Amino acid sequence: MGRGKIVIERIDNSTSRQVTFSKRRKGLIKKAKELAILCDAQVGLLIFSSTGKLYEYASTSKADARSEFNLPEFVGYWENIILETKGALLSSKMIEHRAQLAHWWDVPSHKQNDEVPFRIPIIGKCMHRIK
Amino acid sequence: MGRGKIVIERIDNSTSRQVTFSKRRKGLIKKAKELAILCDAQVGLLIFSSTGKLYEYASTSKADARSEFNLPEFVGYWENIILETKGALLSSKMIEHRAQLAHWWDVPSHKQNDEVPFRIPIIGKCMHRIK
DNA sequence: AACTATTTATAAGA
DNA sequence: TTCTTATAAATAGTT
Repeated sequence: MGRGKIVIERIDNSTSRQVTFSKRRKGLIKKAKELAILCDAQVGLLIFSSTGKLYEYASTSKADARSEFNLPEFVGYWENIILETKGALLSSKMIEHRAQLAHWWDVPSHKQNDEVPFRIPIIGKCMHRIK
Repeated sequence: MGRGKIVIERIDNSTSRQVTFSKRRKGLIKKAKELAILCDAQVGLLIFSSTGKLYEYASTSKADARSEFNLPEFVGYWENIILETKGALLSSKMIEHRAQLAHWWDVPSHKQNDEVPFRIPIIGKCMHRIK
């Protein structure tokens, strides 16, 4: 979809790779949102850049089906599973390890609880801390 | 991208919604794969249809950086977090509850451990079991 | 960061 | 439902 056709393989040039990442990440998240809305689906998307930055999207949960079906027990159970799944998707071990990772590089303490974006330390940057 | 322009809002007609879901789900997964390959990113994608069927994609983990950086401890730690994140994404509470849910409708026992696709019971189908 | 020539995705129709 | 095709949308290469 551009001036030329491309082959799907790792882009060697670091600058082009970053530009393409930025463009396509935006496009992918847009399409995830569209699918969720158009088709009443639930979509969760996690993208880690090669430098370890996390981008994510999760559609909101669907309308409460409780009143329509009058099945409080089962529907409640079903909804909880959806919510727990979404929770697992959003939080994941990444967030769980935030505090632990923060100590490897300098994250201002007031930023350690921000959820998005979450930057994993670039390996090279951490080398001197391990030596 | 078609014969006419559309507005992004829930498609009312059930048949068109299903057709669109099928087309766009395929397109979204294709683009997720392309992003992962082109940009050396890690991508996880979970899609639940409105009928509760799960589709998923997760890029494979990147090449082992251990030898390149010679940082066994830190890289090992970092990789484990990636793996745990991916595990959380792939398995999630959905899979965890598979056996428990299976008892609400008829899942042949030899199919209860299949990972994909995983079908959540349609609420209507389960009503008589609760009564 | 914008632009635009092309490719790609897909809405509607068969 | 599967295939076709006109058109909208995404984006590769350029400025």
